[in-house]
Amino acid sequence: MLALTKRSEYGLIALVHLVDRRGEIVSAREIGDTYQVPRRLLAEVLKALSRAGLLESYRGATGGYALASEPELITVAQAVTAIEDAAPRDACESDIKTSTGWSACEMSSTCPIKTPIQRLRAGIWGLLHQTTLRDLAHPEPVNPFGELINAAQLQTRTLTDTAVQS
Amino acid sequence: MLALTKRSEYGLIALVHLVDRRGEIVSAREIGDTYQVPRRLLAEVLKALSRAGLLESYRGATGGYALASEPELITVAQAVTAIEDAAPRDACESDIKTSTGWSACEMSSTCPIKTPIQRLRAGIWGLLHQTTLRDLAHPEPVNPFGELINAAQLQTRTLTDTAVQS
DNA sequence: CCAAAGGGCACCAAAACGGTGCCGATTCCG
DNA sequence: CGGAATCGGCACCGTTTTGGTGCCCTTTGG
Repeated sequence: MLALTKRSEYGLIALVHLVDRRGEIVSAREIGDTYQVPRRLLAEVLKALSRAGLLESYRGATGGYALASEPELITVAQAVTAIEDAAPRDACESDIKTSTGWSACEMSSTCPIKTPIQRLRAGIWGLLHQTTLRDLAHPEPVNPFGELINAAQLQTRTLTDTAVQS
Repeated sequence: MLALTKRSEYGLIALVHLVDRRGEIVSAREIGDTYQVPRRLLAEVLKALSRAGLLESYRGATGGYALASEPELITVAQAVTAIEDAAPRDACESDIKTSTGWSACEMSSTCPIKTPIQRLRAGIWGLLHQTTLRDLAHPEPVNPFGELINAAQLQTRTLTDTAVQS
């Protein structure tokens, strides 16, 4: 409930690690060992990130993974949508595309918070969308406490805009 | 994964409904029937909100629920933490209070995104924390699309600040 | 050739989620 | 007074999601 899954956490850990090791090819084993994350599961996550195009994978004996692009171009939203198999959606927004248009949620006529909940979700995803790997990475030791999240101007976008599903 | 549970949705629906009916005492039945939400489950959610002090409950034949305070004083974060049984926390932040202080997550020494993930979570919860029932309610028909979420200046707070658990 | 890497697929146990049943305590209302 | 309707508490249950693993194949550097 409004928490990242372990998979996503592991994925973000790996991504940040790859930011630190930029230019190199890093194996899943190294990442798993470094952070004591189940190697096998981490591999699954890395595969997902790779399939989504966020990572480049290299096979063979000295294979591994590397960022597919610059840290500031990879957003948390991208990572999470890549790792979680589908774009997350609340029941309220489980609209389905039809030939004619969209069939909305059954409650849409009466539900008093359909739009507000969508705005909430949009806000959350806006946050994830604008947070890049560079924001997550810690180039410098980082102030122990009290940083600001540069979350100004979260715009309402339709989910389809933010869902950068492969 | 980063989605509200049905319980939370139902709770928010109910809360918004109670905003509309402010001053009155509204039964769980009415709300459930209005939005076609499983009455029994809704009742469970309302009990939780009541226990958390967000709602006042009245028993007896004409009993029901009413907001315990003004809509602008009830935040989505409060509602969600009340409905979801516990304050949500990522594995990363499962610190435990001890006699001496805090025992941090096992990975803390190595985990490269502990603080960043906390900031993410703090950002999300900041958003929920600053969104009140008045923001969710729809006094006017609401612009069909394109509203802004006033999510400027999400500040990093420690989870314990935002977790207003009963 | 072999070791070490990723790729694919299937599978599993445990937890979370969505939902329900039952019964007791209150309290209005006829 | 006697329902009837309400909230309160507790237990339960099936399904889905999560977290995690096993196995085997392909690729590839040394």
